[in-house]
Amino acid sequence: MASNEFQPLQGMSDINAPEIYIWRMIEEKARTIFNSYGYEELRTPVLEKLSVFKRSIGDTTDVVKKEMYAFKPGKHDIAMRPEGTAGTIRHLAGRGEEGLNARVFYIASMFRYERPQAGRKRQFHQIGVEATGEANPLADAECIALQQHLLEEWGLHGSKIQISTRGMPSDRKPVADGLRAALQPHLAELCDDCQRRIDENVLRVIDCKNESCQKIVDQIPTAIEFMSEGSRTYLDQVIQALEIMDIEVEVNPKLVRGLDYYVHTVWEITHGALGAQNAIAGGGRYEIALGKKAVPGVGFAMGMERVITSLEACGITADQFAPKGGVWLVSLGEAALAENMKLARKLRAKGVRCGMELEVKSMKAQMRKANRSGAEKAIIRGEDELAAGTVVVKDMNEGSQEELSLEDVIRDA
RNA sequence: GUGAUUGUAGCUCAGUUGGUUAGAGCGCCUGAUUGUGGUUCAGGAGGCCGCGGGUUCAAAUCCCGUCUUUCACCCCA
Repeated sequence: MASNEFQPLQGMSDINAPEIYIWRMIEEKARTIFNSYGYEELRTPVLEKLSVFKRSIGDTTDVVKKEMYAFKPGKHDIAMRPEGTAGTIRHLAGRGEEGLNARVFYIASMFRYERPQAGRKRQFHQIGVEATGEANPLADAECIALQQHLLEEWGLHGSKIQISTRGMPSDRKPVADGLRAALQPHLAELCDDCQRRIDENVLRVIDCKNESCQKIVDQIPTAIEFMSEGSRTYLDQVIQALEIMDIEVEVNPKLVRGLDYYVHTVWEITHGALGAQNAIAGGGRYEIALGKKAVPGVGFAMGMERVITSLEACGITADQFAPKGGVWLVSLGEAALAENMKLARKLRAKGVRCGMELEVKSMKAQMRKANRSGAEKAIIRGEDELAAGTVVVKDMNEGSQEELSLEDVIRDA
């Protein structure tokens, strides 16, 4: 382990080869699939006005209250984005009509000042989409379908989609009141945290990890039962659409998603390979008010680090995506080295993966590198070949080799 | 923020109740008769023992602080 001088900050990491290859696979496949669903890529700044996050995520949420990298370098309070939706909607709201009916995706770093643990970093990466427009259950269902499509394409098995509804804003009070009233008789049996939560955030009692609390929660009506007819119908329509598309989901009324902007459908995808933070993705319908505009939309975010952990559990690892193939040029002597520099330029111009030693070294050492590089062929040149205008081409898998003319090798590359 | 936990070679890790030149495996480099890799054999390089204090004749080892790792709570992807 290197000394601290060379370590990144707590909760942040350098991503290098070979790990980087699984990142690239994930991103490349995601871009292709997003394209097929009509999503355009959007890159927003890492920094936004603090108010952008406060107004959308909610200034009483923990994410905003205690997990943001916020500072004031000049006149304005600014913050590093803790999630992607707020900035995306800030952008779309500024695009007028067009922004109200848009589909965008992002692949970006997010920052939250928290204590790192399994599946949780201070700088982490999310792949997300946002689709703005009228609230339509089919849009929510399609969003889930897209997400499931991604997981399949990456080769991720064993994940579970759970869905619920947050209801409309007008449902909030009846739900909270209803749940409180139902819990009241059991107050003494709840854990200490829940005794506090029942007033502060009653929904958090619903997903308390404590077993005895869960027993009580199982006895009382679910949050959904306190919602209006309209909210319940909306959820039913989403579920029906998913059934039509043959997408398996589990309706879990206990699912709670904390950010303020959610309305109606919320969902979460979990995977058993993760620790306590077992969600690889979360999503939902939202309504974000910016200025005079309230932008409705639906979207999701997937935690790339968590996706990678889950993929590894499925036996999908970075080295499977490492670049290989191509050729390795072996030079015997100064003259051959110079000539091979020329040859490398020609091969690379044709897009051939091509490596070589840039100093005179023993053939043995060069062949070792050829082997390690994963090249399919070694192209060997020494005095004799230079004089004859030929090269020796060795097949690294077969071990066989033949002498060919330089022109033929370049032409067939 | 709370409670645990970790730090020794590029990587994975040994290192006895404090005691002399801190070890192994893998990897890397060199070689095994002229210009041939992956296997084998031989040799070699590479360590502020996370950092800073303290105790001691003596600290990788004990104490304190600090940073970092991992895990859980809170909360979230």
